[in-house]
Amino acid sequence: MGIHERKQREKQRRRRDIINAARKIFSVKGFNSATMEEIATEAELSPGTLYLYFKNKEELHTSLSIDILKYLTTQIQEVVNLDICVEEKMERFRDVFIDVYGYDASILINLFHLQSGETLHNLSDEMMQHLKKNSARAHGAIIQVIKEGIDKGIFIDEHPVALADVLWGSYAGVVLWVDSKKKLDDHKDFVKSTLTTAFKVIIQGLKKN
Amino acid sequence: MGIHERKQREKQRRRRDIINAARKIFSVKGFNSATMEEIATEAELSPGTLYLYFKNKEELHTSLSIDILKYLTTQIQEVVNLDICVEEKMERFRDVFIDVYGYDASILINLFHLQSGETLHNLSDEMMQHLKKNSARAHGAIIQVIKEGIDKGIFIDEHPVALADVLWGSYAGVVLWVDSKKKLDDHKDFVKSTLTTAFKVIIQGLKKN
Amino acid sequence: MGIHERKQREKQRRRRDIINAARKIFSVKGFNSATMEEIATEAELSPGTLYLYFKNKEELHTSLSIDILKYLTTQIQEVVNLDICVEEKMERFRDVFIDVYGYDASILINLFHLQSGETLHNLSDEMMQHLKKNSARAHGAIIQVIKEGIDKGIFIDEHPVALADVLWGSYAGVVLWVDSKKKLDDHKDFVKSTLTTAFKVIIQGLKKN
Amino acid sequence: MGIHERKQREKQRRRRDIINAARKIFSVKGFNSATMEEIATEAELSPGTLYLYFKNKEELHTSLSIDILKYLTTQIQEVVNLDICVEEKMERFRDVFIDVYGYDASILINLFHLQSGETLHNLSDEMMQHLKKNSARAHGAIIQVIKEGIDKGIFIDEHPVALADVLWGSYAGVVLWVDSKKKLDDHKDFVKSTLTTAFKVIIQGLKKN
DNA sequence: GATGAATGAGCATTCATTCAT
DNA sequence: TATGAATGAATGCTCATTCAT
Repeated sequence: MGIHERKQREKQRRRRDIINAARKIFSVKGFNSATMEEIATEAELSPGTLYLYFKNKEELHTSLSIDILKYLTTQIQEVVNLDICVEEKMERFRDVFIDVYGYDASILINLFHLQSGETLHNLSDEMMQHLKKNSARAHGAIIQVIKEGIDKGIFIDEHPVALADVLWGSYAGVVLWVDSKKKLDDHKDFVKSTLTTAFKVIIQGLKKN
Repeated sequence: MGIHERKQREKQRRRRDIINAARKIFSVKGFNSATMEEIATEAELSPGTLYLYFKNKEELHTSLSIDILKYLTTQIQEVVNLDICVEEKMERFRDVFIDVYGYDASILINLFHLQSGETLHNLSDEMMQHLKKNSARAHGAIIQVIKEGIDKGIFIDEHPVALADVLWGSYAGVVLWVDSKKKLDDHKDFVKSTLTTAFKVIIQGLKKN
Repeated sequence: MGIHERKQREKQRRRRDIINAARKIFSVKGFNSATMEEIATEAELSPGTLYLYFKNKEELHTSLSIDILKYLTTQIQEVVNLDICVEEKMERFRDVFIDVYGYDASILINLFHLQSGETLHNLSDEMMQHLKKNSARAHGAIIQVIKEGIDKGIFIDEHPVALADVLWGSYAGVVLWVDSKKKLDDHKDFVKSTLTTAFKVIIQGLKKN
Repeated sequence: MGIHERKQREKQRRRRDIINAARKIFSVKGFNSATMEEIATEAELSPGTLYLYFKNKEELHTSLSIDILKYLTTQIQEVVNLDICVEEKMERFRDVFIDVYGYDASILINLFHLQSGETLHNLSDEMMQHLKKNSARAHGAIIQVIKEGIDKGIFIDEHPVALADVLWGSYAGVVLWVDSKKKLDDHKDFVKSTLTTAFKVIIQGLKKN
């Protein structure tokens, strides 16, 4: 292993440390209450170092969401490429969505807030492109399956983009809503079961008859 | 009209001025970027005056959401009390939701962010109670209709609360998602049509077979 | 009683109400934490009315101290005019001082802070003169007795003004110090006994031999 | 000198800069009128930097007093440990007190106001402990000498704590009172002579006969 | 005279970001 | 590269005071 390679690896490790620390702090405190110093302390680094890896606080925050969005997108695309019927693909989507929620609920919620939230002012164009590109990819994959369902006469005759919006929006909304109820009522484990119900409803609702 | 009455009316007008100014500023800038001074300027008042009508920034922001939540709740309850069948009630819900979205999209979105967002620290107990009470009322009314549907053998046999969560979450999520897409893509008028599609899917999905 | 007279009396009553309310609020909260609105509420008046009777917050506060200073001065002067020996006069001073502390400790302490404290910026010249005049009067009376003691060969040969400063300063300091200890240690009744001890020491210390 | 050592020294210097600036500003303006920005400007630092060294305005203010209280306490304790008679110790106390007044009158006055003034709300427990501990130490040393005097039959038979209160209170009171007179009358140098007189009186007053 | 709604200057404190070492 | 001390702009909120009624 060359010295250059080792440095690259080291750099990646640092970046990962920061991301993990940020995930932890943002999850507990939310974007505004979290401070860069806390994150630095958690990562056992100095505040200045964070800025060697991320342009600013907003970009650090967003990069968490982009990571999970990439993961989600990959999973969805894998489902699309499987040689199974549309209905099974939809059920796989459900599993993927539930799996991702289980993987890191707080960052997923970040993502949804990000997609629907206050304008991002300090985000670099590069970051913005990443976000949009991955978002479009995931959405595109979903649209593809829905189109397939429509073409095969399984799904109702609506604009596939609109149906994909319904699917994605419902997913995001149910996650946001049920997750916040979870906090209030202190029931710990009904998010997944409600998500399952949600997909049961949605999938059935998409079908003809 | 007595002098007292006139003063009350004047006070209400002021309050309304502030709320309108706040609505405008919060819509454009979001909660964090908006400043009390901006809102005061917009309302043609001094910053201090805002605090005669609202305890703090957070409470001013929340009161916008509470207003629309109350309106939404009232509309939903009216539907529940109508002497029509469950399926028609569900369709009326759709109309109410779409109507409320049309009435004031930005505040409705505030509300959803509020319900799913970072903890509210500076909210008075009174405000918190208002929020919870109205939220519970709207949700309760929806649950009631869903129960009715289950009892009559029209809807699938799932826990009615879970189904109501699905309905509410999907509505909120589709609004958030589609509204944000609207901004990005600059398509202006497909929110309503996507909401219509969403309800079509959901309502059909709730039904047995 | 003429109408003018009645008005004057009414005015005095108002003034008294405000002073009593201010005394109460300042005692509990201290100068800075007390607000004019609180005082107005306590006096069952509106904030604006306070300004008809007192130029500003500082002047209201000071007028409390001046009142007690006037009372103290009167008492001291009465002692001076009594036809008793110097030593008895000193003991009467002690009684007066203890009496005034008992009468309204918090305002007396205000007075001492006022005399030794931060510069008074908003005080009208008139108020300043009142304060200085009464202060000088009380001090003058004490000096007079001390001079008498020196002349009669009872007290030590020091500058009478310096001795009066010692007496006054010690009184004020012991009150401030012991009163604050009272709060901390929650002993309720040893201020008077410590004051008695203080005067015993001072009076003996003033004597020759 | 190691790099760490140099940094520590640098840090101490900064702290000292801030304290000096604060001393100056607080002396001129008093606690409430002084602003953190003024102090920062005086120290040729930015406002934020002050908060790296002191938790808040109140703690900065108090730390001035604590410094001088520590110094005073040390001096007093040294006197106590000397191998001299009680009467000489009392005279040494006098010298210490006069010395400390000469060292930094304005901060000494801060200290007395602090000990007798409005409750301190923003003070950290640590700071409060420092204050109380040093206060108790100084007072304890004084009590010890007074006890010794009583035991040896030199001082009057009163509770030693009460006598110490008289001594301390008189000292503080005379300083406050004479110092404020100095300002008013613009006599510059009679504080020390009055303090000397005060101690002469007090010491003689403490003695039997 | 009395009111009390409105004012708006004023300030402590925070924290993302920088840069000399 | 990494540091972390220093920065300083930014802002919510208070409250003494005013003045139209």
